[in-house]
Amino acid sequence: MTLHHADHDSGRSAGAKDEVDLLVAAWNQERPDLDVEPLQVLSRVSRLARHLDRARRAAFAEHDLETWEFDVLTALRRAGEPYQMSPGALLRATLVTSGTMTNRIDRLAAAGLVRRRPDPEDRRGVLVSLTDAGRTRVDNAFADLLRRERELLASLQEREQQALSDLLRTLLVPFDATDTGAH
Amino acid sequence: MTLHHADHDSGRSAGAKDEVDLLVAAWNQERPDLDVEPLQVLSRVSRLARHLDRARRAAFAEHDLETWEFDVLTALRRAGEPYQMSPGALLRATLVTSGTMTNRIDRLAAAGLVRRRPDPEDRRGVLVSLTDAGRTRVDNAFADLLRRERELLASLQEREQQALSDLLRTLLVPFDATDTGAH
DNA sequence: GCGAGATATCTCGATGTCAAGACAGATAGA
DNA sequence: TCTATCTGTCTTGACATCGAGATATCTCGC
Repeated sequence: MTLHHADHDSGRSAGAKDEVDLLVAAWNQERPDLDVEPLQVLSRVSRLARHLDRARRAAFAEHDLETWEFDVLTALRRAGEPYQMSPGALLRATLVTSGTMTNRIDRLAAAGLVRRRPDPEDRRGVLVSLTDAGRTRVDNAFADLLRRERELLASLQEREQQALSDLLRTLLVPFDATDTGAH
Repeated sequence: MTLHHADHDSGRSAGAKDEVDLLVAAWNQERPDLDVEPLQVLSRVSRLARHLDRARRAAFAEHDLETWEFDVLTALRRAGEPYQMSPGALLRATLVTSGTMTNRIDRLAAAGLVRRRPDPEDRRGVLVSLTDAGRTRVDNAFADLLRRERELLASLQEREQQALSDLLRTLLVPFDATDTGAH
């Protein structure tokens, strides 16, 4: 595929190419009238997230956890003693719908990783808390996850990592600000 | 809300905080023994991807397209005349399994956006091609998507966008290199 | 107190995906 | 040519998710 060899060669195309470079080249070939530069950032974000999901799944598998289980358990773990949250708080933390959260809690409770009990202060409500088994499991899985994620980032120097997270934060802030998390 | 223009003089936390900052703070509280810096980058990637999915869904809805439909149609569109690919090539391009691709092609064909015909050169094979309706639809949706994505990136200067895409590419290259895309 | 509306959780049906395997056709070595 | 293996696509069953709606309870103004 002959490269479109676009204008801004100044900084780009220094090191290796990834699949998004090919994607952009293909679009420049087919739709030279469009400026597809946004894909350089946003397509990479999506693709990287996809790869991360797979990597995480592999990491969790060694601890007999699914990704969704890990998400719920870490939310509880982060809450601190007594590792207890309402289903509503959990669904806001994990960005899923209420039906999904009910289902997740059911299965986590069946697996003995969380406990469900009525909220003494609100009879509509329920409180979900981590069991000892759940806490141990999530702590081990989380330490393992961090180990692996550190490796994924090893190709970036510390200052590059910080630059990257700052840039990503800038993109993220508008979403976090408006997201009311209603489900 | 103070603008993004983060003067990270003394390090982090100069401008606005996002939810990942809160996440990291919570972990530092609960597990001060762990270095959770990898989350600064990777958690943001995942969360941003999630928000992007939603934004895209909204964009495509105006063109009566689902995200998965768009993914398949753009793969065909990028292939160039005669906008034709095998199911196998499509599933490698979109990172789904063969069962999923069969299902997708069925529905796209039912919607009149693609056509399926036997491959004259390999009687096991099938060729999927874009109909005129499919091509028009995807072209409109793609132009709209780019418009919206450009807005999402408006908070970054051009050189920042480039820095961001370069950093992301560095993380992505190892995945793209090893990913054989077999399904 | 009372009633309207908000809130918390659960139920249910539809859907898109994956994983495993079935199957026909292609390919290459003996 | 025969046979074993590989390849490309489709089928099937299980499953997590969503969205809409049901139910119970709380809250607040009157």
